[in-house]
Amino acid sequence: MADADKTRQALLEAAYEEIYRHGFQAASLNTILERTGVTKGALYHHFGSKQKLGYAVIDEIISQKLDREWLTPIQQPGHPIDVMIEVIQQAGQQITSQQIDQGCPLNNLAQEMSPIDPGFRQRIDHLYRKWQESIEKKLRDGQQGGTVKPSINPADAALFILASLEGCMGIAKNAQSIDELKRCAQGLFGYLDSLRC
Amino acid sequence: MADADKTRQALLEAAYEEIYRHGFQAASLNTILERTGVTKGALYHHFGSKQKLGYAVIDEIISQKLDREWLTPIQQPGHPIDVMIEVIQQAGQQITSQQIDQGCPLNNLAQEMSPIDPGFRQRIDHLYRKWQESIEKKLRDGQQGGTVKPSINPADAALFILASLEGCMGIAKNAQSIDELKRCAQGLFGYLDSLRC
DNA sequence: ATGCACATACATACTGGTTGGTATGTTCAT
DNA sequence: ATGAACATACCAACCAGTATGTATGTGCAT
Repeated sequence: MADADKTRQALLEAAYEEIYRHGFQAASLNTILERTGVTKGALYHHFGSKQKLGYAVIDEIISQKLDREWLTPIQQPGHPIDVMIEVIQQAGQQITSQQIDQGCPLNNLAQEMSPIDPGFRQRIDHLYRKWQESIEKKLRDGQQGGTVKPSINPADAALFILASLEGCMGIAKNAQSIDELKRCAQGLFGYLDSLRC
Repeated sequence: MADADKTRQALLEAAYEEIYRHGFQAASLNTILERTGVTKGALYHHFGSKQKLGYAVIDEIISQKLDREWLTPIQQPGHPIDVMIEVIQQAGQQITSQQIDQGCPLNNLAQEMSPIDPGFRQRIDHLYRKWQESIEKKLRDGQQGGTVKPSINPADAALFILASLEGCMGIAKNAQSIDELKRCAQGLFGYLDSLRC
């Protein structure tokens, strides 16, 4: 059934948009149905509850976005620090002024849902862990290649890089300012430079 | 009317707790009324709407907490980098395992409300700006006293310090791990150390 | 090849509960 | 007696979820 898959996918994408805009709890199933033209019966056929729909959005939509926009680019060959700075700058240049004040989809869900729903928390944690490991791997490669300081702990550094990246996006989201995002990222670049050999 | 002020204050504090736990949109006025024993008439007498109640929570409760726990401690005399590390460590030690997965009240509201309510955004931005300026002032003092590198831009560095501080708390909130908070903070301390003369 | 059994993929209409907000009434101090 | 400080009762809107019905296949025995 190609139609069924199309319906499911349409629901997932509309749900992602609605959740990204309003958060999970304030996301309205009726709005998702209006946007897709799908009926409530179909939604509850494909996903058994609002919660499971939210889980699927993380597992399928956000997870793919993370792979495409961060994990894969980070693993490209080159000097680890240069590559990471490049990837972050690339992301910063592609960002629209509309996106800046909506922030990072993963972080939004993390801040809203992790204290109140273990299922969300675990799924988000899994993605954060993959993200961190991707950075960690790149740093470790750099240490072996002699381009990253051997004295640093790659796991700890990766954790801080990820945290401050999310922090920068969070601050810029509230300020609604791409300029503030770039100023903030300069601080992160300074830290990254300090990891060079 | 001492009673009226007491009622108002009780509402503010209960509202703060409820909002901290569930976010603003999911915060229930009825729950706040149950917890305080105040009636809906009284609430709508003191605050004209849920929105204005939220504004008052930022302006009065969260603003005070920020002053008490961060702005004032940062301004204490001493080596700027040492003082900041001390203040952050102090905050980290006082944190309970219950508080860690609730995160920073200000950041929670920022991520949830800034894209959808300009009134919230401006108020939160005002507090962030004060926070940043507090750090910036301390860095500038250090530059004049010869303990902080003159080459850095205090405003930019303060912005990044604030962002990565919020980032660390956000990551630790999702991981629900004080250990992860401390590992993450080590990265921030490394950055702070790099600002020394 | 045809007809019955069954499942998938929806569609429609409804329910019980909760929400923020309000209209109206009362108490009490000045 | 006038306004501040409530109290009570109510409302329309919205919410997630469900019960029921139906149309379209799909597998399989005959």
